[in-house]
Amino acid sequence: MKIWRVGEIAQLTGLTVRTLHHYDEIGLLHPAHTSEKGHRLYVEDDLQRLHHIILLKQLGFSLEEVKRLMTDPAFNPLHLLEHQLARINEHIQMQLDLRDRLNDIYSLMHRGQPVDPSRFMEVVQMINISRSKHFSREMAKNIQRNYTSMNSEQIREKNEEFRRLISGFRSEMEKGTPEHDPVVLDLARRWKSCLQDAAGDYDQLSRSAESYYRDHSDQALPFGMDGELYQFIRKAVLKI
Amino acid sequence: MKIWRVGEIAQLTGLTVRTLHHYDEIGLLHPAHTSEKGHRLYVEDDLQRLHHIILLKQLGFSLEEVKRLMTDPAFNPLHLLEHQLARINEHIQMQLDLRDRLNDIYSLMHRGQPVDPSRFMEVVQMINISRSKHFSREMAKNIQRNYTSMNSEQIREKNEEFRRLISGFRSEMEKGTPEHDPVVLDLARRWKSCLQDAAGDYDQLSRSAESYYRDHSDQALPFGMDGELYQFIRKAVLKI
DNA sequence: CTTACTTCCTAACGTGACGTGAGGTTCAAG
DNA sequence: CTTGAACCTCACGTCACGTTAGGAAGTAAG
Repeated sequence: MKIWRVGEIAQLTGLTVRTLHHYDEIGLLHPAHTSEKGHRLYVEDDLQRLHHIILLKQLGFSLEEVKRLMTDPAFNPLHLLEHQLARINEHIQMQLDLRDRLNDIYSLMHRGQPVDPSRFMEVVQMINISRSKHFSREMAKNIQRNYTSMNSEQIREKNEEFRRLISGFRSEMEKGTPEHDPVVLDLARRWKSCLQDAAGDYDQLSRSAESYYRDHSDQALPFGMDGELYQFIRKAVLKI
Repeated sequence: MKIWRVGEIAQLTGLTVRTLHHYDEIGLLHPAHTSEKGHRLYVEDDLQRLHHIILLKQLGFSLEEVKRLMTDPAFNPLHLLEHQLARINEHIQMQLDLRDRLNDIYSLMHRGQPVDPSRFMEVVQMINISRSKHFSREMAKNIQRNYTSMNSEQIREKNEEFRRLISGFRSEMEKGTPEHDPVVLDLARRWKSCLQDAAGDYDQLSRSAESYYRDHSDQALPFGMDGELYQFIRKAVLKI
């Protein structure tokens, strides 16, 4: 009957001694024997059990789940498998989506102007909005293409115009100016052409934007936009 | 100049108050002002910064990385992006592989005999070995097909035979019996036919197995197999 | 002004799966 | 008998917060 000490088990399995201590602590694997001086002594069965633990861990189960799987005979592995598959599929979807976004950002940054922090945040913001579920693939591509075609001076100018328009709308809205007022209509015309420049198709963009703002109506949005203000702008644009 | 309290910020951003406390603690976002009684008071700029933090977090960066990205102007976002892409790609690969294995296990269990724990571990073990890099896709499919075609009685029998053979080889090896001894040659013949049953093509299987045992030569393997014993068996089989 | 309710504060522990010491004991070899 | 390796038990650190606990401040109504 061969007996192993903790360091040998560690070598055989590729785990660390600390890990084996941990498994002992949480009751996942108590060695069969303990020497009178407290040294852990493992036997064949322990090693086998440990291999099973390692396999299950590699499948992504938590130590708690591994424990239940191995000790509770009534525990249903099939159910756990389904659960795990669902978890992992969802996870994979998120990771793939994330990768796409990172890739977009990377390629926009890479062939763009020198890396300055504020521009980086702009790109990140743009990608995150255009990649949200409210915008179609085509629209996202459009926006990105237009963005890349501009140099930093043009982008700065565009952002300024955007900011001006929004604060213009906001002050009129707070003054109570009606949407059909010439001042507001002028803002609306500039607004529409500004967005048309940026995204190509205003109507489609506005549908996407509306859905976006509906989803985020209670949140503060970039440039000081919010749901209420967007409604004001929308009505004004319809009056043109 | 609008000022927000911590609860309002939480609502606007969808974070919790505790999270904002945390960001304050670690110096990621100190609110612009603090009331004389210690209440946190945020201004527009803080909100903007917070939005940036949220975006970067969604891209999978740690709070530490976010902090560096936002405060250290010399910090290179491109480099970090590359790093992050590499990380995520690796991660995705692992997850996809894991999903495949889980799916294999699931379908084997699902259409198999009633779920008993020891059989579950067998399946897991089998899938994990056959899916390791040493085995070809085709070989893995072979092994799995053969496995599903057996009922639990046959599987038990097979495992027993396997165990008997291995312990037979081991005792001969430890006695110092040479590989060309008739007793060993008989074991070798049974060994070969046993594996041929299980995997179809013995030569291909043995190449895979050899590569597998080379990789795990210093580890204890299922059924009490190890690298040294495998070499003994291999030589014996060649003598047939 | 009191009461009651909400929001805010700090402080401290918990999560998961260990890593990383500190400080001391035991084992195996020379 | 002495060394050095391996072992032991605490116990704190990781990461991004969640979750009480206990109390102070702010706000609205009576």
